[in-house]
Amino acid sequence: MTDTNKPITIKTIAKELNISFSTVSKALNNNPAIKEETRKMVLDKANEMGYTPNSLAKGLRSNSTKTIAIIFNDIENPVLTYIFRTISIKMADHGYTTMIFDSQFSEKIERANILTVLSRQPDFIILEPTSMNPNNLQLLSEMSNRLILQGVRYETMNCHHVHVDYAHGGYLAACAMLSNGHRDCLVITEPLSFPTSEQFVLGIERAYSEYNVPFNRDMVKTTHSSITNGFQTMQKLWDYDTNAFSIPFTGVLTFDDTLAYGVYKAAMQYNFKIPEDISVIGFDDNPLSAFSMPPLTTIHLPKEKMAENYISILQSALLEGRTETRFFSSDPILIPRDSVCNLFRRNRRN
Amino acid sequence: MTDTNKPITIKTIAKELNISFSTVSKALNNNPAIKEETRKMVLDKANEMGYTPNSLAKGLRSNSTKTIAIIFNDIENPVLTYIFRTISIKMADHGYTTMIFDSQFSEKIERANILTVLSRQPDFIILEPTSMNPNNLQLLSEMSNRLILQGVRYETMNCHHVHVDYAHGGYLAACAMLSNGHRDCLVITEPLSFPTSEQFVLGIERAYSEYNVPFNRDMVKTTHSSITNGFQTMQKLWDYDTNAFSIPFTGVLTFDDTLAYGVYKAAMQYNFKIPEDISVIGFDDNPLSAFSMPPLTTIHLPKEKMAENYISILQSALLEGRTETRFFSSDPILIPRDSVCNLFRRNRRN
DNA sequence: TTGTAGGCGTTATCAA
DNA sequence: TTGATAACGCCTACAA
Repeated sequence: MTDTNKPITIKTIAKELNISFSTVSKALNNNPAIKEETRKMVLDKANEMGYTPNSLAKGLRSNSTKTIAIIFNDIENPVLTYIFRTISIKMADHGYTTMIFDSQFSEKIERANILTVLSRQPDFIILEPTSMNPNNLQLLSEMSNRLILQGVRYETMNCHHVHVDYAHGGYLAACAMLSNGHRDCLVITEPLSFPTSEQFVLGIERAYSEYNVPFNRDMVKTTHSSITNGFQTMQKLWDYDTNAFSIPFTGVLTFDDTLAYGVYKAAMQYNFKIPEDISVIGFDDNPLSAFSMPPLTTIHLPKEKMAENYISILQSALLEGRTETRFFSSDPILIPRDSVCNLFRRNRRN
Repeated sequence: MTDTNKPITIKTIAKELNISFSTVSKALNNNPAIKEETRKMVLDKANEMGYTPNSLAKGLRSNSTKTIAIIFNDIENPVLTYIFRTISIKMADHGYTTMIFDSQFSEKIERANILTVLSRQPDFIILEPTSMNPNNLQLLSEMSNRLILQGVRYETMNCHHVHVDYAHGGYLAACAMLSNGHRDCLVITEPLSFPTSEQFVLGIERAYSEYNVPFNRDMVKTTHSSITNGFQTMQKLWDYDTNAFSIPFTGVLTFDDTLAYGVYKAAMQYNFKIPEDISVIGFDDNPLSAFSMPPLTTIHLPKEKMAENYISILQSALLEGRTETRFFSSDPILIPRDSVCNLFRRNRRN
């Protein structure tokens, strides 16, 4: 009866019903100008034929794609997946689709991602910038009131912010080391061009200066997040002749828990003990970090609160049409577990 | 000079350059009919004006959106994020955008996801079905040659498959228990309507029958993946009067590592020891499972191979235009670590 | 080598 | 209450 293989559009339905396609469109959109009887007929037919509206045409015409685009730097980070999942589920209730992109800490990929995203005309963009370099950000200047920045504070850009105080996180982590008598700490983090990584180190330095302990920037090693990379960072420092690390340190501060497990792996390989020989503090609070051997002391990211902040911005802008931009900030907290050794107590015992 | 605020289209560029917009279009698409000089002029102008092509219009016109849609059931599962990330990065090189949706093991949400996805006209769909019920799947029958199913074997559907033998995984896990003398094992898994969960249990039953040990389906407890849910499943079985579990078992088989850590949590709470009192085997092989206390014996999902399978299908279909549907299957393997106790040895010692 | 016209599936405006 | 028509931004025959 109907054409096979051709996609079902409002025109197909109209032809089938011998009415005009504009009537079909109105019926489908619950336009009150349409007779109840006609609407029902159209709806039934649409159902029967398996009609799916074409979002592209809709978006092209109506200038709203009901899409939220997220650009993060490491989709495998469980905190980010949690946030993505929460936004995605919550906004789906209101007909929004969320798409996510991974810039892998690369400005070049970030640029490509922004261009892809822009070409898809999303209603809102969430971006975790790879750097403070405004080049890529400028691409988004036109839609600054439909933009949420994560992790950075961009005063010059009039857009929404969901900020987490990574400096405070680094500060807390360093304090936990220093208050336990650790002075020489290795720091394993993302390249410092990544804004939150820089904040992290800045926070560490603040703690050191408060404790009147000099901090040596050479102790900061940069790499990308993975167990392997964390391990390799340690490996490079290992001296196979002396069977010890080539530089002295008693603690390691990492930018996330994954890197911390790279240190754990090194401990297995090189037979040093955590925390007896080396103390470790992570960042993020991976749900599994409570079960590791030893349980990992880490900085907890308030992911629930962050997700709430996002939802709040998205709902007030998208659903209520409010236009003012908002700034949210939240603090990470220290979760003390068993990967930090108290050097004072240990030394007393010896 | 140019209008402010209005989006930049090929028409804007054409007007600016006093040429027709079709010339602009051709220049932008490297149509050889365009003079090199003109092309350069257009490209420069486009750049200068910050032109971004409108993917909606492109897709509407050309019937190809350069989009791959993925529908999984638990975006927070690291194996799935790994696969998503790999596909997303690899296909981005060829101009494809990957979007991911989470059905949360719900047929209803799955249906909504499929409809959303369909309305966005993706070039390919990857689906991990929530059930063997073909209702939702039928929505996709029109594009079966552009569909990849994960985790199920749908003989009647002529589409691509990336299959993992969960039954074999369950079998391996159960064998690891049985060969160590465990007969009474609890199973914590997703509802059995979820195809891979059913396969998992079927595999366990096969092992039991090979060992001539009766298997009691009452020992199968279903819930959704989370540490909390795994813990609560144990909690329900705990008898606070006797300070012991209300049913006897020496081992727990879980559908994923996250659930296994729910058992670990119960061990902390109720003061039993893993593996001395209760043995545990997980599934998935979370990267952190090597570092848990004790390291978790688990079934490793061949995620790298699965990702390769996906890439292979997508590339041959999308890039090379091949039309035959393909079936991939791979086997999980057992990763023995320290969460399983050998009962024979232990009993001998007593 | 460049320009004109038509159409992809919708929605919105206006006329019937 | 319904129908005809234009427009959203782009691509592609075909004409110039």
